[in-house]
Amino acid sequence: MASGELDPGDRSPRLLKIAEVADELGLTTRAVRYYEELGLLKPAARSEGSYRLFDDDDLERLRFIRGLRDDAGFSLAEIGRMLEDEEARERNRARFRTTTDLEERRTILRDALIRVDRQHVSLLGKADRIAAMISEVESRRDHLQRHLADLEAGRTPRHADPGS
Amino acid sequence: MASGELDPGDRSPRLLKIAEVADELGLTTRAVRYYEELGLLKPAARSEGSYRLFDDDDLERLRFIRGLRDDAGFSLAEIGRMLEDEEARERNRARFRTTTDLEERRTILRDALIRVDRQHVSLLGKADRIAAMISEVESRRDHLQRHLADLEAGRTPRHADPGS
DNA sequence: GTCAACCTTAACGTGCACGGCAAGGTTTGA
DNA sequence: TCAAACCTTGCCGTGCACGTTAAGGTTGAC
Repeated sequence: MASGELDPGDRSPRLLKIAEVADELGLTTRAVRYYEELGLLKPAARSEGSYRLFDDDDLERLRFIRGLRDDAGFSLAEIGRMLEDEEARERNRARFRTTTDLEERRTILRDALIRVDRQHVSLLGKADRIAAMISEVESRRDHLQRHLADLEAGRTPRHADPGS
Repeated sequence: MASGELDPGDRSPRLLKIAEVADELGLTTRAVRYYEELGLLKPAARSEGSYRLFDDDDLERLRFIRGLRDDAGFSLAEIGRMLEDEEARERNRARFRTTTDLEERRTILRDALIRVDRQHVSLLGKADRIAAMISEVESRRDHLQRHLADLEAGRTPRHADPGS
């Protein structure tokens, strides 16, 4: 292979510069640097001239951050705590692979489960409360639709009121 | 009935002062005033000495605001837009009650439906994205739990790894 | 009436999540 | 090799959502 630029078995050692990352994820370079400042992220590498270089895991992580921020509305501080849990999980993975002691493995797994459960509960709480608001809105919608159907059918509704 | 403090047929004409409202809803008085500043809310009345006085509708409205802010993570600007829709809906209710023209009633109802649908879609979008994050977390959880069950049963897992 | 506990407006302060420079170093294509 | 286009750190600025303080007016129990 001449210069190794398109090896099909290549484990995508493609590293992106900050603007490419930001562009890809719909963030700004400033935001990405800010997340690093806060310790939410550490780019895979730096170039010779200290340019930040990001790999696929970094992109994953940034997507996760963006999701928690935009979709779930968590603060960067909360996200930070979640990611610390993720990191503890990663460290556990490493320890897990290097031990053969069954009891230690059980401990590591139980620990990981607790951490994942925390994120789970956190998200379920959000989901529940949003679901409650949705059903509230839906009941208003249904109410309106019944009235409208009554009118369309030429019927006189039992009580005329588009709200409630 | 002596002093009318517990008339069962009473339409609760009880008006609350700002600290009572804040206390009831877990907000601060500053926040409530700020929401009024932004036009999200207008207290039902003012006392002789211009104390703000809130009625049950105001409390409802504040609960809605709090829900959209805390649970759904909307900005106060977005909430403002939603509440403008609510107000248009209220105006429509008034118009609806004073008209007998069926065509106008249909128009008002359809308008109200569109507004409610906008809130609906907005919330469903949030719910979807959160659901996606939840199932991501759940699959990690399940994975962990299978490994743990394997270990508890003394079996050797097919691949030892506490991560995703 | 009077006093503590509440309220008012007005104003400035604060934490978060970046935005937007400046002053310089790095990459890269022609 | 050299200029345009990128990147770096550093630092001050900004919008949002309030917190806090100041200076005073209002309420309600005594």
